[in-house]
Amino acid sequence: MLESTRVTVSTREQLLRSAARLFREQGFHGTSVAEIASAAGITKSSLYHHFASKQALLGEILEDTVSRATPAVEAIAAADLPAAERLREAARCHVVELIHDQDKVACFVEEGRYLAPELREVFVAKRDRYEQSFRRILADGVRSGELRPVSVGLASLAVLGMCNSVVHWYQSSGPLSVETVAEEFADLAVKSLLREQPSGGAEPGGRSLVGSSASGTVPA
Amino acid sequence: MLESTRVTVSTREQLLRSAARLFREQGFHGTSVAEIASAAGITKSSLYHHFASKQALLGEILEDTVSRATPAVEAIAAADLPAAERLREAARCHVVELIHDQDKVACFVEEGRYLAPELREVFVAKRDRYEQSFRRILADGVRSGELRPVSVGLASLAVLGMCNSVVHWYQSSGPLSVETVAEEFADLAVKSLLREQPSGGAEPGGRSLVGSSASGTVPA
DNA sequence: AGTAGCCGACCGAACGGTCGGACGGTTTTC
DNA sequence: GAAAACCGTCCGACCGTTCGGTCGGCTACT
Repeated sequence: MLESTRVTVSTREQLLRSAARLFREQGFHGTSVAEIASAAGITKSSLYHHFASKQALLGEILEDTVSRATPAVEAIAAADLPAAERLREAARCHVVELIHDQDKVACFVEEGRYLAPELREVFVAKRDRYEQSFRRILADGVRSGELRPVSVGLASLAVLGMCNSVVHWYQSSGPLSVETVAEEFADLAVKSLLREQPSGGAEPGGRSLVGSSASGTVPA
Repeated sequence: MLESTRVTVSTREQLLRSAARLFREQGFHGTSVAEIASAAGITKSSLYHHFASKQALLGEILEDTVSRATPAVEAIAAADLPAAERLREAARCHVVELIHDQDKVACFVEEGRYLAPELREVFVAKRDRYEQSFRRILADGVRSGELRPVSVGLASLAVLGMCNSVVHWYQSSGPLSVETVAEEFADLAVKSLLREQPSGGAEPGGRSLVGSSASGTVPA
């Protein structure tokens, strides 16, 4: 078996990470190839030994993201659980994954549209397939009566839009843990679509995350 | 009274509109000043007669947006109504305004971060003030018990993130009317935060917007 | 000897921005 | 009332810089 897990990441992966971070901070067009190379500790010429073009760099970032995230939500969507629970789990998974690799996912959400036409077709198809899992869950829930009879297309765009917005303001150095945000957002998604509240009253002492207005102090 | 309403918009406004459209489509850094000028029917040199820099162009687009949208939601936030109704109205207003001037608002949401540091401070402050209206409504609702005891900061980011995502996929040429989207999204926002469903059962025949999966076929 | 990785030097094109002046319509001056 | 001064608007030509990308060659490991 050639090469087990390394301590130092490969130059190639380092380039991808630097590119993702810079694309996220400055945008695809606002970032120069020389900057990316410099952030990875090499020169622009050397970068072109690893990647054919700036476009290829972006393409691979998106590919990484989608190939890691899609299987997880597809498994959740196919699970033998009530739609509401699948929705909660999918939204939670989505947010966790998004924060875990925030730079790359931010590129997926924000910079994917700058892909050259040929690569963009592939990208859009894969993104659609990802979103399909959410539509499937919602459609199941509406059909079974578990969820309110909303427009499935509209509602899944709403849920994904809500969850995706996390990339804009979340900072791991802040006071909020990944799990806190993920569960709260999943909860909002489920409750916005549930047909009826589970019970009239209790959820007795529930850890409630009350107050604290200025939690997510937004940068940029 | 010098000059009543014109039939042809001023060159200046034409430049702002062209810039907003191109910034939205290609990003701030992906759009050249010459492109903007050309789209407005003049040359790059002439553009610099109306605006001091590319940055100033972006700054004015954001200023236009915030100065039009803020008073509306602040009035709603200050109205003498239950928090849930104010939330519904604010979200509805937000989405309507967003679609009405989609190009400029998209710049506000996506390209604002590319403002030069000095202008960006002002921009962030005004955006915060806008968001403050939503936090105020949510805080009122939580305090009065009308809404669930969620984190106000987190929930308002969620609501705004959900609503803002509309700029990414809505197209006025599509099958969905502005009002349909606005009301549906406002409904999702309210229901995700309401403490209890208004009644156990009915909402009898309610126009339900059912089905139709592939409603918002996403471009880009 | 081969090759993976890296680099300095370079290329043409495009960038944001400047400059001096042309054009036409008003206002001022004699 | 004609001439002169003015002004908003526009343009072509140009500036220095930076861009994405290429190329030939150097090094080090196998």
